[in-house]
Amino acid sequence: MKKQHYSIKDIAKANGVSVTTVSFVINGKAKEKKISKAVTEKILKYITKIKYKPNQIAQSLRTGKTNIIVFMVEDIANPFFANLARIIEDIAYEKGYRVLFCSNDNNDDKSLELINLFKDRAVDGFIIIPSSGIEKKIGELISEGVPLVLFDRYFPNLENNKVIVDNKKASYTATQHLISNNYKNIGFISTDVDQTQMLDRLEGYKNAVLEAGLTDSILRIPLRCIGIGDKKKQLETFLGENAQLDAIYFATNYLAITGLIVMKENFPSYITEKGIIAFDDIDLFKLYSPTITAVQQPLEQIATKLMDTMLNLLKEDSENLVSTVVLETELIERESTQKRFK
Amino acid sequence: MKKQHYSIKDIAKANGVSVTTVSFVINGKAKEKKISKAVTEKILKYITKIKYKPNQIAQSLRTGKTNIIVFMVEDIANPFFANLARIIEDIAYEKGYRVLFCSNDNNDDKSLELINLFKDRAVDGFIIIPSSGIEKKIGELISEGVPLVLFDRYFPNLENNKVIVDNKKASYTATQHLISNNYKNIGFISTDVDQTQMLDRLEGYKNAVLEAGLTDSILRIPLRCIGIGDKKKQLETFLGENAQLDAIYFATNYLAITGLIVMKENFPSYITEKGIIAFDDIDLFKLYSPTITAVQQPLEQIATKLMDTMLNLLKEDSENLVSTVVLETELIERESTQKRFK
DNA sequence: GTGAAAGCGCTAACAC
DNA sequence: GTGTTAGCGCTTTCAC
Repeated sequence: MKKQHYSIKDIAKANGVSVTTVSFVINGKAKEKKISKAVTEKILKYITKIKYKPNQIAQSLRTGKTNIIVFMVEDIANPFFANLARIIEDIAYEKGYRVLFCSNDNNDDKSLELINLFKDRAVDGFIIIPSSGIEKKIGELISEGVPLVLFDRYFPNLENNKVIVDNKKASYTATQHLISNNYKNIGFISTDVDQTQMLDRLEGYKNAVLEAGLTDSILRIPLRCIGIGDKKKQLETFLGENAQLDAIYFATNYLAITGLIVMKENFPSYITEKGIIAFDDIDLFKLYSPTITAVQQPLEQIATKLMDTMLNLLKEDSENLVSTVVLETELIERESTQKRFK
Repeated sequence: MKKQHYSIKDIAKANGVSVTTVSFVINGKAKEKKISKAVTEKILKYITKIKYKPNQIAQSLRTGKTNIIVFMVEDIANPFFANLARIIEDIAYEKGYRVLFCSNDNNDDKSLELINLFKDRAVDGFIIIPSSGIEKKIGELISEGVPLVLFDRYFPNLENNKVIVDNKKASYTATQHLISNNYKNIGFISTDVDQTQMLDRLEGYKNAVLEAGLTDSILRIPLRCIGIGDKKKQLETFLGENAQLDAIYFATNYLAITGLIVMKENFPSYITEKGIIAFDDIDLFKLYSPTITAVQQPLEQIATKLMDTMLNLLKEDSENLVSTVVLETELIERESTQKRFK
């Protein structure tokens, strides 16, 4: 087996030409540099024969480009992010880019460490779902001209490329759906992070509830409740103390999952008695009994827009436009929010 | 903002020494190379002051090491793989390695393309869940000495590092559990790939069923049934034609999910009437009603063993041991396989 | 039309 | 103890 790696020098030597000539041919500049047809073809033939593959590390060192994009999410094990990652992966590979995924746990230190790490590796661009305390670092990246797209949440004081969904509207619509199905005591369960996506979901909920002359009931679980145990306890207390609620709106898929567990364990009757709605649509919600109404984010569109934006930033002659793409969500109505009569 | 990237040369110049000296100090070889304490400290201080970060690309070009490990799974959107990926990511980062995830869709062409791609990028090692037709390529990697660990399935004719679970035993135990709970007509739903993990699960099932004097009923869905629609149709037909079954054993989590969908749509009574068991434990199974009995693979252990093996291969002085780690699974008994009386 | 050579940033053998 | 220098594989300017 000839496992040997050929270099451009080997090719040059074998064909009695210089490395320059070979390089020009390889990079499709034969015409432009007026390399003769004969030489061009000879080299091309040789290259395919030995299955020459350029050393990308050397290429990167020379050009400063790595063809690697970092996609930093909260947690790659969260189905929402995993599904998104999958689509992004496919688009990127097709365009000749590789994707490095990493999870920041919505933790600032980890985020900063990862960003620095990848800057040293000279990755070409960052798609980031930022934790709340890294505004300064993001600002630095922007002013350094690093190709960067934020997703899911953003920093209102920063001007940069981002793809988001209309959380306020989505949340308003979801809440209205409950209201129009006769739910009158709607609880909202979220986390206490001050990130745009969460604040918008909260605001959408509040607007709908208050407009309808109803009372809001809000639980914002402290993010520092790290263990799932803590979260469960908080949910248990809230649900126990708010038996008057006739519907519960979970602001994320994992809160909904935890909520369903807590209900199953402590208040089994709630699952059928109360309206349930969740942000993010995952397999579970389609299969659960009752099936769970959910706000579906357009994964394909999100991935496409993210990569469009990124690829645009990566183009040599990219104009320095700053774009904000706002996508619409869809409310998938299921059994858990059926019309209520009473 | 001094966004400038300092190079080793800058440091040398600023301190009136040569790059060698700087390099030695940076790489902790000051003592070994007998650099004076004064110089060492001066350089060290300067380095921290300017926050020097070595250019990893140049380092890679020089050393041939990239500190990148590829983790190739079937589909990163599958929760089993996503969860595993998450743990591997954490371990790798801690050890100074980055992980490139990629999905091969259990497709040979895609697998080969990805492997070649990453070989050109000179990644340090591969953790691969191989599709069935890439035995030759895997053999090549092995004989080239590329650090490689297979997981989940393997090629019996190849000697190489691998981490697997005892699928046969797991499957036997799962089937026995059904039998001892009085199920007498157990159907087995799998795919038609000839991969070890699937064959072992099938064999474990068969052994248990035949030992008990029962009849086997097996559906092996052709892998070429790409669309979920095709799979559903096959399942629908099988379930419809085999109404006598009193239990169904799904050989993977996604088959179980599809199965649950089909049942919900076409045979809603099956869900409570028939015993249901699945390979791989995912959130859904804990939450479903009834909760679904599942074979749980030890994710933490798997990830740890995979990375142990990999890190061992990556060590300079690694002995060329070939290890096969076989891990045990655990049957999580839930409502879907409760004892049956009839 | 083609080649020589500089240089990307780093490591390490060798020289002094 | 410290410096000089070759070279990893590639791109590209400049020279002929």
